[in-house]
Amino acid sequence: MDHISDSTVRRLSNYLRVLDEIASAGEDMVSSHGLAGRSGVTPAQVRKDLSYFGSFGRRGLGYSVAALKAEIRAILGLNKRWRVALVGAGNIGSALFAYKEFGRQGFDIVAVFDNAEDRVGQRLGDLTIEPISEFARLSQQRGVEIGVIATPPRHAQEIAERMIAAGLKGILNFAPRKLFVPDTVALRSVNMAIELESLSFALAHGEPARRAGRRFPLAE
Amino acid sequence: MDHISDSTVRRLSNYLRVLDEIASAGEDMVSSHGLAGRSGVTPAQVRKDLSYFGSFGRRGLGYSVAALKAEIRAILGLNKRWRVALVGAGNIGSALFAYKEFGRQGFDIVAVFDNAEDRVGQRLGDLTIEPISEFARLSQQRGVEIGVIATPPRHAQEIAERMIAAGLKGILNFAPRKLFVPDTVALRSVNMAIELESLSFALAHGEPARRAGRRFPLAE
DNA sequence: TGTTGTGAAGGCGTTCACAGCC
DNA sequence: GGCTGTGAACGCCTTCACAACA
Repeated sequence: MDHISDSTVRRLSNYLRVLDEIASAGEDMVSSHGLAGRSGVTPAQVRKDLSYFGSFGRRGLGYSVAALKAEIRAILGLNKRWRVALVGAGNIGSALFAYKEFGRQGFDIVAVFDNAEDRVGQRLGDLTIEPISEFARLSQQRGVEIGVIATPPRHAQEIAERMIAAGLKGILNFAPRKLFVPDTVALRSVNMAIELESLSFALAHGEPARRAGRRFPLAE
Repeated sequence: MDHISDSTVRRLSNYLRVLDEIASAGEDMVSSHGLAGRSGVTPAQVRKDLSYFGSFGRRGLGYSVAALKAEIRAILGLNKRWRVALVGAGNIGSALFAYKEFGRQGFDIVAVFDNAEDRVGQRLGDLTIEPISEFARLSQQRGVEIGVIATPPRHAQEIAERMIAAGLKGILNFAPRKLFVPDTVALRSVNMAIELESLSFALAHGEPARRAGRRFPLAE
C-alpha cells in the first residue's frame, strides 16, 4: 500500500459509521452512490478511497454491507483493542473517561494520571489516579500503546515527551496547543479553540458554505 | 477578500495562540520564520496566510507581536462575544460547560437544553437545564447565535434542524455523526471517533509521520 | 442496464524564489 | 543584509469519464 492521505483515512472512519446505520436498517448491499449520499461525499470519492486498499465491490451490484464493514475495520486496525493511558483527570479528562464511545470503538483506558494533590489516589471507575512520576513504570507494566493528553496547555508538550520516552507510539492531544513529536510517533489533536474560532470566522464573514451535499447542500 | 481556505483559518487560530506565548515572553517583534517555527509550518506559509488579509509586516523587521495579534483577532471575528446554546447536558456537555477556555475565547453559554427527565430543571452553573421544546423560544429571547450539539448521535441531525429553524447561523457538533445543514449555516465538528480511528490506522500501518517541523520532525 | 475500478484531467493549497522595501 | 509580499511552479487530492464486468 502506498501513501494514504489523512483525508482518505478520516472518510473511511465515516463510512464505517454510515455502514453501521445501513446495516441496522437491514440493507445487505450498498452502492458507492448510496454510501456517498449518506456520507456527504461524491460516489467517485468513495470508490477511489476504497480502491487504494482493494476491490471490494461487484460491478453492477455494489458492495456487501457486512463485508465492507469488515474490510474497513481491518484497514483501520480496529480488529484489536488498544490500551490507552489518560493524563489529566480534570473536566475534560473525566468526561473522556466516562465517554462510552471510547470503549465501544476498541480503546480501553487502563491508566489515569494527574499531578493535582487532591486527585492523586482517588478512584475513577475501577482505576486509581496515579501521579505523573509513575507514568513510565505503569504504562510499561500495563502495555499502554496510546496516550491521551487532557491537561492544561502549558504541560502538554512535557507530557508528550514523557509519553514518547515511555515508548508510546500514538498520542491524542486535547490541549489547545501544537505539539512537536518525532516522526516515529503518531499524533492527532482535538482542538476546540480552533473549531470555535473557525466558526467565528465563518459567521463574521457570512460565507459558511463549502461543498455540495445530499439532503441539504453540505457544510463541513 | 476572496475565498479563504479552511486550512488558512485554522492556522490563523494557531498563530494567535503562539503570539500569546511570544507576547508573554516579552518579545515585541517576530519574523515569519519565528512564528512558523513555533507553529509547525513554513515561513512562506505564514506570510501567504497573512497576505490574504493585508500587509501587516515590515520588510527587514518582521511583525509587531501586539499589532498582529489584534489583526488576527479582528480577522477571526473575536472582537465580539458570541452567545452559545448547549444541547446535551451529559458527560461531554457538562465538561464543555465547565471548560474555562470556552469563555476565555469569547464564547458565552447562555442556555442549556436536555430532554432527560432527571436533568431538566436542574442547575448548571447559574443556568437551569431546559427541555428541548423550549429551544426556539429561549434561543431567540437570549439572542443565541451558535449552537453546540453534545447529544447521542441519533439525535444530532434533528437537533441541528431545530437549531436552523430557530435561526442559528453556526453549529459546533460533538456527536460522532456527519450532519447535513443548508449552506447558509456554518458547521464544524469535533469527532473523537475519527481521531482515534485515524490514530489506530497510523499505528497499524507503522507510518505515522507527515510533515517536516521544528524541534522534532513534526506529526499532525 | 447498473455499478465498479481507475487513468487522466482538473482544481486547490503549499512551496519556491525573487522583487521590493527597511 | 534582512525580511516581507506575491506571482509562478509544483504537488497532491478530487472529480471526471469510460472501460470492464455482473
